[in-house]
Amino acid sequence: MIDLVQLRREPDEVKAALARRGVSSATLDEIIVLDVEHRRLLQEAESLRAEIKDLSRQVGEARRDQDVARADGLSARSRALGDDERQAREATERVAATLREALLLIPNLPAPDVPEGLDENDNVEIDRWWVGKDEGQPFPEYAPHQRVAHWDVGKELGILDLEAGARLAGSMFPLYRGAGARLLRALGAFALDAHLEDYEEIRPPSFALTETMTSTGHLPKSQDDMYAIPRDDLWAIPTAEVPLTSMHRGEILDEARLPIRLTAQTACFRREAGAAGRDTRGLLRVHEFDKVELFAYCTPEQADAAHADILARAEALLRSLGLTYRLLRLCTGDLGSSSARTIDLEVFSPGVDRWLEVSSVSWFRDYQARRANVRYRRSDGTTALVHTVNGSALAWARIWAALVETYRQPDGSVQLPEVLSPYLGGRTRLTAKAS
RNA sequence: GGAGGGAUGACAGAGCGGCCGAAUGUACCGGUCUUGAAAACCGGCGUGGGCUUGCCCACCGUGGGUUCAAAUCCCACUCCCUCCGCCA
Repeated sequence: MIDLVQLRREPDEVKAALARRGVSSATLDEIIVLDVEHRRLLQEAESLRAEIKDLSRQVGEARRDQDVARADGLSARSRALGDDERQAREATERVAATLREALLLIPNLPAPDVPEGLDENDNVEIDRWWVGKDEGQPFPEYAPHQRVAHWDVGKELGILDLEAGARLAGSMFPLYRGAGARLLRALGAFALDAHLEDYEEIRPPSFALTETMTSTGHLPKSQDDMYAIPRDDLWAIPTAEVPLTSMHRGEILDEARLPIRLTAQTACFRREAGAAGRDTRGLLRVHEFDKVELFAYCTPEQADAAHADILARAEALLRSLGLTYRLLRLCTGDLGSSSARTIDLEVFSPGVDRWLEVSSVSWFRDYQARRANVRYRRSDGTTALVHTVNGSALAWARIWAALVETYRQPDGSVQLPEVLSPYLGGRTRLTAKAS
């Protein structure tokens, strides 16, 4: 949620920032009108309330003085005011609810360094890395045996069974088997171990209440992209960002505790409602995937460093897995609604010959903290909203795809990088079962 | 799923329908004292909102209700604890 006080004080600046993301100034003017109206009604209701409280106090005094006539007179006046007060209060609440609904749909202000653009085609590539780059070698040439899509590799080696997944839950719900399933488990353990020193490991619930989903900005805006369990007012989480952002909901944190850095691996559920038919083969886009998330609650001053740390960790994992990747600065048109700044990491997957998004590292300023009401107490005793930052490190389905494609050998086997060896019981070579 | 108990400020814990935004203790902050610390003593010490910055309003798990007036009475719900049932 954007800062209403800021909108009140500097409407032109807020309008200019949000115009970059296509929010019309008329939309913001409506909010300003609602805000003025809300405060007018609030004052009206509150002064009536004050009057009733004062009269009631006098009734009490009159009763104590045994002055029945005076007490009856006062309480009759107060009773009459009660009807007006109720009406004023109800009107105030109606406007407040409308204001809140409107405010929940307003996206975050983009940071000044977010490039202008309409969609993902306007994202700006800021870096690219591959094995050997640091030693001066050119961008890798991928051999024909690496130019096989992971769904074919998976079938050949018996480690991915998309038909079985579809039988259970419909298409785009993958089923991994044997060494393929183990590889997934290895990746999660490998990443969590890498972060463990500085990030507390959390295992949150996989479902969240509507309120929890609203805190991050996933509701009400992206309803159609979420799996819902209406009977229990629950939603399947699309990312661990959802539970982690609400972990300290409503709390005032000690400044000394910040930054609070958390990591969690969870299943992530996405309906992908708007993406029907696009890039949906194999593991390119799936309804459920595992992801390790890095998250921090921090002060505004700490936010840049926290963001940079998460980005560096995601990069470090990709490098140690020996995967080619690039960094994209998301443009205004592709930026998530809650984010002020996002850097995406995309891995190059030679079999499908595409760059696949495997991480999104974002700074939310106080946008989510305002929705979740997470504050901290500064050394001067005042309170302020925290900043939240998060990023994936990493999303495993697409990493799985990139690994089996990148490391496919001429004989059809897959030789996984040595760093995974301890997590695979030493079995880094995936071969077709003799059947 | 059934029965009972509970939910009040950072924590503990009081609170006959009016003088309760709330006793008291602890913690915390400032001061006196002290070479320093502790102790003792004095003072301060919740959050949010509105505007005429001095005042007003809201908040005692949540939502309703009764009343001139609700932390206090009534109803529903949520969560926690204990016991029973079921269960990985």
